[in-house]
Amino acid sequence: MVRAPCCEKTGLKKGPWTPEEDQILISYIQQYGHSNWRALPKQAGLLRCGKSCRLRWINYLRPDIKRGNFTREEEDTIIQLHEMLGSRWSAIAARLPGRTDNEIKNVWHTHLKKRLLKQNPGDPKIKRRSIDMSRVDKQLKTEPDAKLVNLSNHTGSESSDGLEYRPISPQQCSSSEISSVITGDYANNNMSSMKLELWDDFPEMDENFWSEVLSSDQSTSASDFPATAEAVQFHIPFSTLENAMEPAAQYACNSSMHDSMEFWYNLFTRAGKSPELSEI
DNA sequence: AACTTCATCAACCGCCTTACT
DNA sequence: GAGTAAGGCGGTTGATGAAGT
Repeated sequence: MVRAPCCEKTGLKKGPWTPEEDQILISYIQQYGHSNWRALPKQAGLLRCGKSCRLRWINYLRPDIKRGNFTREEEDTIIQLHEMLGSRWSAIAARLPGRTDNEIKNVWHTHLKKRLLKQNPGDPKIKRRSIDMSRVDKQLKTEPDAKLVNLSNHTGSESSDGLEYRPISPQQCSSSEISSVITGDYANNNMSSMKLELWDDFPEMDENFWSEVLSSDQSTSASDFPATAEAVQFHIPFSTLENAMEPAAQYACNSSMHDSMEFWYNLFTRAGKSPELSEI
């Protein structure tokens, strides 16, 4: 079935908005709100489609928009959040009051990427920080009982995303090689759609959960996590875990071995689970 | 001064998700 | 549960102005 177009294109204006159009949109929304974007342009007397009106309001006309250059602090926050969340611009924007996802996306592509490359020339993680889950999925399907291991820190080998994942059997694991290990029964899960599972009673992993995990990670003292631990394994029974694995895995894989393990430790602790640590 | 290249950013496009019937 | 409409998101485009030749 062919999807209906989002709006009737014929006779509708495209391109930059005029001050007059802006004024009409602002006045209408101030008076009636924007409960129905599709109906709004017709009711307001604008020759635009609803999507265009929505975008104009969200990205430019909203009264709480912060205009002007990004501060160094804001830029650092974006870099941090991008490392943690990837290209989830709306999620990043939610943590930067007054900034829009579009604006942040533009700043990332025009300034921050260059800044990072200057600071870390040749850093493969800047080129691509997201894990290619489809590739991981393929690997795991060929050997469902295998463990997923990031070996790049130790072998020096790099794939397109700068990390190497390969399913290995438990016998192949040695403490000097492993930075993070995720175990589980992948056989019946579709990794590429990120439908994984933790315990049934695992708390909901919303934005607050992750910020708490990450902030507790930064402040974890040696007494919270064994500072001398060099090789531990967290057994994670997967059941339902949507979107959560990606930021966790990204963080873990971009960190040092100890930081990575500390992260998982904090994740478990924050979730009210006793981390199951075992020597490998 | 004329032309080209580069940088910026508003806006669009198409896909996905969610809500509703 | 299926179909549809609308909202939302991320990737991309293209107009514009600045900088370089």
